[in-house]
Amino acid sequence: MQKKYLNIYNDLVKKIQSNLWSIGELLPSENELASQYETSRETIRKALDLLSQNGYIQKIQGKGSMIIDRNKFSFPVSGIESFTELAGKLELNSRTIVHSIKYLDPNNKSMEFLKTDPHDRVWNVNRIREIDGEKVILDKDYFNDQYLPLLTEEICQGSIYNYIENELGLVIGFAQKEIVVENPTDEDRELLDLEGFSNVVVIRSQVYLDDANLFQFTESRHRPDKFRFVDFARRVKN
Amino acid sequence: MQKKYLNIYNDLVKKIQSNLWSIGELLPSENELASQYETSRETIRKALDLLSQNGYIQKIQGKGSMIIDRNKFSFPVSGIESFTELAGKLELNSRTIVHSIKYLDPNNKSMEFLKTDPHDRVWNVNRIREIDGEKVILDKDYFNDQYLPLLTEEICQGSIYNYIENELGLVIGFAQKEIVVENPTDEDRELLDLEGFSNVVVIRSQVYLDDANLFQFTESRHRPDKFRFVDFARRVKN
DNA sequence: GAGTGGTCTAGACCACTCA
DNA sequence: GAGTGGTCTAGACCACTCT
Repeated sequence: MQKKYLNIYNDLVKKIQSNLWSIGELLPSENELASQYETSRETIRKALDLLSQNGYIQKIQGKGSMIIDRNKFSFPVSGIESFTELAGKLELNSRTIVHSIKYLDPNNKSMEFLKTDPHDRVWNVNRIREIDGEKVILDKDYFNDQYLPLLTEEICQGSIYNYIENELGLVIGFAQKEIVVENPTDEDRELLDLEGFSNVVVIRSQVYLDDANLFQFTESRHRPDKFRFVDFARRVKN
Repeated sequence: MQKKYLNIYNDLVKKIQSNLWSIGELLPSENELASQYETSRETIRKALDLLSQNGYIQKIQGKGSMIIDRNKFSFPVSGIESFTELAGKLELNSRTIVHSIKYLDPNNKSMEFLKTDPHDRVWNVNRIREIDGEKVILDKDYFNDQYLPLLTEEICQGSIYNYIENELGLVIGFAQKEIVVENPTDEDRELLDLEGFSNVVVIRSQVYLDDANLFQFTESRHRPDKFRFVDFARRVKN
């Protein structure tokens, strides 16, 4: 950690989370923060932009930076987040069952678009998420093995993202996500405790690395009563 | 339009949309853009940050700014978007039926949190969205009448957002949104063509103005087969 | 009018990629 | 090593809010 604006951002997040300022209060002005942190105003502004993007403050011209209530819908899951991050945050009584880890049948052309090279193979990992003893989420992940050469049950048991980012040093750049409601497949009925629910919520994502290469395709199939998506959106300035 | 970086952003969006560069190609370097647009590099960087946030480019250190495929899931609906914006974009054969416009019963305390002042009243607008002749979405909106004193059937028939932003000059700051799946209410069954679907997808949002005041609460209730949410997420830099 | 955030500049140095 | 984006600075002027 040597980036000043990130240090300042993290420091301010800590202070906000410790309720140093209450909701509706104004942060010290940018000039004041600049002298407090012994830096330039532009650097402070970068830190404040991060706070704003992440829903901690709303900047109001002529007034200041106001602390806003980030938890109106109890927790924010904006952006890219994995099941284990989520489970940890919610302190769910949860368990992951690794159902299968295999290379995709080379005759199966459905995941061709994941390959950067014709010789690449595609991992297919199916995991079942159990919450409070009920099997409610089926995660089907597909990875290009060029980026993920080794994939063990142990890695899949934990957070694959953790492994990718901390062990392999790959950095996630961006993701495109789609949420729709569908009829359960035979596989859903077999692997999940659907209990008469006639729909599943399907989240499909494509995850790209820092260098804009497509890295992963995921299908996360949820029993509808165990699905919840929370989003924080900021209107693009005009 | 006098903000340089916004002009440059809009100009670059236009160029990207006209396929001046194809996917995977690099934009001219920041220094080159700076001399092309006769401005400083920081101003170019602001324009590029906007492109990046909106999913047009991925910046790669040491290489350049790469054009990415913004339309993998056909269209991005990140952020705050209204039904009429969406319908226009998709060219849906759609119709809006204004079912009711009324002040909320003062004895109904459920929307108390919308009021900034005890004397404020709360508008309640119910609209039904018909697509291809089927009633598939029920939008229930609640507004504080301090910001929206007048609400006619004509306004509700079009885009309320349009009216708010262009006629009243209010600016939306941010929104918090929740998506869950629920059982249909009697009202859903009465007003929508549910056709045996046993679930509805409910999107609840709280919309805040530029000055961080809570302005609107919305419940948008969708028949599950007519629901789709698309999101573009960027990993927060670390 | 004093103080706030918003925009813009010109320059510096660093970290990274690629030939 | 040349060229790219990433960070940081110090200063200027503008637009806005509040009293």
